[in-house]
Parts: sequence; structure tokens; C-alpha cells
Amino acid sequence: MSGAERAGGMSRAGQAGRLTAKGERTRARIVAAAARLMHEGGVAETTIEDVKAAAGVSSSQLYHYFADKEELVQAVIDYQAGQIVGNTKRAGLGTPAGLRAWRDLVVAQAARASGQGGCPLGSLGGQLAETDPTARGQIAGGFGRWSDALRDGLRDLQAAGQLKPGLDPDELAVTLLASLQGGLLLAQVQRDARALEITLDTFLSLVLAS
Amino acid sequence: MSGAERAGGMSRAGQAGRLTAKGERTRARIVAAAARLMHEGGVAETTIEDVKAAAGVSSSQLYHYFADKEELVQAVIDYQAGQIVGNTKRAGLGTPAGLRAWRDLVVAQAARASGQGGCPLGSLGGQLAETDPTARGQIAGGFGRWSDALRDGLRDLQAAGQLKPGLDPDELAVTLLASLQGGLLLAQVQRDARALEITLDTFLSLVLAS
DNA sequence: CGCAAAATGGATTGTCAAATCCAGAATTGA
DNA sequence: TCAATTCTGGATTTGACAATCCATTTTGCG
Repeated sequence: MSGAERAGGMSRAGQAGRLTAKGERTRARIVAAAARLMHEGGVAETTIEDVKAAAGVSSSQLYHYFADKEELVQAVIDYQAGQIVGNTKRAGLGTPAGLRAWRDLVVAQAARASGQGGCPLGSLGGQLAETDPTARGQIAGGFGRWSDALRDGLRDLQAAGQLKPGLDPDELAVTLLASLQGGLLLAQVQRDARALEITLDTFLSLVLAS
Repeated sequence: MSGAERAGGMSRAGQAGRLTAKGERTRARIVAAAARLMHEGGVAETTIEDVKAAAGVSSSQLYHYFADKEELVQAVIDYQAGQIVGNTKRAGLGTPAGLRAWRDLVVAQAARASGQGGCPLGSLGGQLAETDPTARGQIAGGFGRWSDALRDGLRDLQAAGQLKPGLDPDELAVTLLASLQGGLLLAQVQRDARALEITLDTFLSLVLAS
């Protein structure tokens, strides 16, 4: 899991050279600030200056840890993908109750923000897919791991006889992820979580047994 | 950004009242070029200069028809929403065969482009929802009309007894639209239409009467 | 302790794209 | 016809923002 999935530790401008504890903290502060701003306001709209102000760092600090904005964006992608996949794995989707609780959580989060920001990972995909091939690949990888986490839960459900017969957990996982992404996009655009709620509920009622 | 430019040079962009036939053509050429470029490469990436070059117009022409880039983007949204809703209405989703043909068309289009560009309307939503409130509202309206068109087809299917019992066409329409959007986003990010295919097929098999 | 590496401050520069401006040409309608 | 308007050309200006630079302080380690 921690793995050397991508070339993700080499963010240092110029050459390798590890980070001190203080440096690690500063870097994390920058990434967290950038992630928040980019989620709330979009990548293109978020300027380096915004990030500097929000994180409380100077130009030299930011460019000490990231070669350019592209590299910062890629760090943000890793950060968001890690958060999401971790949360999903921890959600316990292997039981109907767990799946429903996860549905409630997702809907509640979207409702609280009136859909604003959309999916922390998916919205980055929509913004970067055509402009940053490296980012696109990272996001695709994040979706892959996310889909795997969903599939694991659905497999457990199937093994427990909680799915309608004849369904393939792998295909259901892709469908669930797509439904979630689309529901979050509709909620984001409509500033209303209802579409997300309808979508997830319809999916669950179609695939859960009884 | 200071006011008072209303008096003198007032380029009447926005009000589509008095365009000559030639002007109409020029305007349409600009919108079509912008729509193509923004779909293929993203909104932020597409510069006014790109649009000028692709449409074969000068600065003064472009700013004669559109007050600023934002207004051009909004014209593109109207254009794409109109295309999509029209196509959907013409697709004849009221029969299982028509619905499957529509599914084939959508998948084939995505596959031909390897997912690139995503949904002509939805990708605009992901890029503009947090940066342009007017655009966000327009896209929401487009989704609404699109959803209505899907609902009409699903109602016909239900009336013909072609849907599994107990399903609500309104909710199914939202779910189908969300699944489509999510599937297109996954296809765009993964540069592969398979996720879209799986998503639509799973949806159809879950809702169509055996 | 001492000195190399790491971390920070912040002014500055360079680039590029959006938007403006001053014309002049084409068309419309009375 | 001819004058008002619509449309077009393209150089120029403006402004924002990413990225650089040099100087200074702090930290880690031998």
C-alpha cells in the first residue's frame, strides 16, 4: 500500500535529498492548503500566491519543495487519492449496514457543502485530464485503487448472500464508482445533493438482496 | 474593473438582437471553434488566440460578438447543451432497441476518442462549477433538460411494460444521467471507454425487463 | 563545536494571454 | 444614393501570475 506506486517522493526541486522533520511539516502544510483551495475553487483558479498565503509560506519555501505548480498539483492528487481510498477501505462496505452508512456519509458530506467542490479526486480529473498527462495517469491510478476497495466490499456482500443473484462485483464496483462520480458532479453543478442521493439509493435498491 | 464603460463603446454582446446574416455566421463559426477546442483541450487551456486562429477571426471580431471570454464560454455551453438535448430527444429511447442503440452510439463515440474530452457538457461543469456561477447555472439547466428527455423515454418504456416493476422513471433518469457522466469521466481519465461500457450495460441489465 | 545541508524571506523578473483602441471596410435600409 | 450600422483588421496596452534570485537563518550530524 505505501508502495512505490508512482514517482511520488521526488518532489524536491532539482535533486533528491531527504526532508527534515520541519521540512516534512512545511511540505505537508503546503499540500493540505493547496488541496483545500483547489477543491473549493478549482485548480486553475488557485494561484501559487493563494497557496502561499493559506499555508503561510514564502515563494522560496514553496519552490524549495515543488519544482513548479504542476508538481504541487500532483502532490495534491496523491494526497486526495490516499485520503479517499483509505476512508473507503475503513468504511466496512462488506455488510448492508456498512454500505448504507457509507452512503449516508457521502451524501451528508455533499449536502453540507451543497455539492460545492464535487469529488476531491474526480473534480481534479475533470480539470486536468486534458492538460496534464502525468496528473491524468495518477488520477486513473487513484480511481483504480478506489474501485478495488469498493469491489472488495461488494465481494464480501456477495459471499454473504446479500447481493441479488447473477451480479459481478467487479462490474458493480465500476458502476458504483461511476454513479458516485456522476452523482457528485450533478450535485456540484446543481448545488444540491439530491441527485447524488437518488443515484446512490437507486443503485443500492437495484443490487441489494431483498 | 472600474465601471462606466456602459456609455461609449458598449459592445452589445449578449443581446443577440441585431446580427446580420454574415454576423450570425461569423458568430456561429467562433462558437463552434471554441466548443471544439474547449472540449478537446479544456477551457482554461484554450486561449482567445487559439479560438481566433481556429475560427479565422481577429480580436475585434471576437470582442464584437462576445464581451469577454466568460461570455464566449457561456455561448459554448448553450451550444453543447442544445446539441446534446436535441440528440437525446431524437434518439427514441422509448423502446428497448432505441435505448440500446443510444447506448451503442454513446459508447462508440467515447471509444473513438479513447475517452478524450469526456462529456461535452459535463466536462464543462467540472471545470466551471466553482469559477463561473452563471456558467454553473446554465449547465445545471442543460442537465435538467437532458434529464427530462431521458425521463420521457423511460416513461414510454414503463408504459410498454419494458421496465422491471416498481421503478420510478424520474429517479431512473437522474440515475442514468449520473451513470453516464461518471462513466464518461472514468473513460476520460483512463483513456479507455470500458468503464463507460460496463456502467451503462450494468444499468440497462438492472432496469430493463428480462 | 563547526560546517555543510536544509530551510526561509521576499523582492524581482519574465511571460503570456485577456482585453482595448483606433481606425477602415462592408452591409443595410430609407 | 448615402448615411447609419454593422463588421473587420491588427497593433498595443494592461495585468496577473508563475518562476527566479540572492541573501540569511536554522538544523543535523560528525
